[in-house]
Amino acid sequence: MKSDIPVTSLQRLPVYLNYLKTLNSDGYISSGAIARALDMGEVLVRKDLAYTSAQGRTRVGYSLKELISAIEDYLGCNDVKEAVIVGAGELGNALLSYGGFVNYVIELAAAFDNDPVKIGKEIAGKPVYDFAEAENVIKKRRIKLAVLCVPASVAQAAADKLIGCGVERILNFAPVLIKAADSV
Amino acid sequence: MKSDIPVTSLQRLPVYLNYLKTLNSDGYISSGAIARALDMGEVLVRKDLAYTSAQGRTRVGYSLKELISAIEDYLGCNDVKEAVIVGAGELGNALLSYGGFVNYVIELAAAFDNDPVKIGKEIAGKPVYDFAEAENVIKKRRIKLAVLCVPASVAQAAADKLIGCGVERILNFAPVLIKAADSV
DNA sequence: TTGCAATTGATAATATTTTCACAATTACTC
DNA sequence: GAGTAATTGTGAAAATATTATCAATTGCAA
Repeated sequence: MKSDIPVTSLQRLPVYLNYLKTLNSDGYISSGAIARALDMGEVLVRKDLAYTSAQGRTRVGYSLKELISAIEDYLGCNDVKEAVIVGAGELGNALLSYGGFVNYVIELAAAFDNDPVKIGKEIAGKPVYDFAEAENVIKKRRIKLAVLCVPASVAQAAADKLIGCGVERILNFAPVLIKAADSV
Repeated sequence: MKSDIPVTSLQRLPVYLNYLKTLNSDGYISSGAIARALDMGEVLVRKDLAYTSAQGRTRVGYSLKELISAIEDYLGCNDVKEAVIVGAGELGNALLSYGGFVNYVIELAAAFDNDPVKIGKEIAGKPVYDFAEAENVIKKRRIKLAVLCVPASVAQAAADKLIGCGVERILNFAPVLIKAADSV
């Protein structure tokens, strides 16, 4: 069933989700209101939301709480709670300390690097492990999301290894294109 | 003329550009080779490239150098050399030091913040100015690209101000959606 | 309670984007 | 020099995605 949603709709769902969360309210919202806020067609919004299990009430709109849950369920976000950072350089470092992820209900569990100086230390309270141990940690904690902050030259290799460990989503901050199966 | 390129093509052009640059060679490349590397249809690649001024040679392909220039010209990248970072917190800080931008031929000129402790200092050799001075600096140096690394709560206001100063592109690292005119 | 206006959900029409098919060109091999 | 295979560029067809339209529902106000 997820296969016949337009990919463009799938790309828009996280946008709705993000917007709805900023509303921070308990009430109802109509497709028209979402459309105006995001500058889109209101029918398009309804179509997109219809792919999730969300149901609107005539003359009222969608329950904000239910809508958020429906989108999260559909996107499978609920499974993605813990993430790891790969590459504890400048950028990885900053992301570890950066508070921005809390908005996405993502918790950074650990970082990996292969610099012996960094391994074993903690950054922002999170342990830094040897990348060679990544498989153990990732499999044991069933981590599905990795944030890639490594140099371009090793990005593909790192991505391949992560996928091999069972990672399903990769947020790529390296300045190269990564090839992966469609499911990732 | 730029108006009747499919928006999806426009989104793909930077992908091609990035891939072509990783090749780091002087020769020729065919649309088929690009398509295979990026896992796309080869006709699609040709159609996309046709929107730029790039011309391929039958039985040879596109000159890598010319193709890169053509895409850059088309995207107007050549004008975007200098960028500023807005928000010198953890993330802005890291990006200032991060080497990844060199792949995009972007040079970070300065950072802005409104924390008096940071203003006047240098981070990674780049000056940190008061955000109130942003207009002066941006207009004087005709900066068109800004990287937004501020908390969600002030992101929209900062973006509005930047646009008012003449910034044409904003790379948004803040965890919210920013509204802006289509041209930005 | 009646009428009105807002809103969803669905179907049909339109627009956009991608793929197919193929002619034209040209490097390369024999 | 002739034949072959690779490659571009393009017009037509197919597939996708968006917008328009409208019936059905229902909260709200008089």
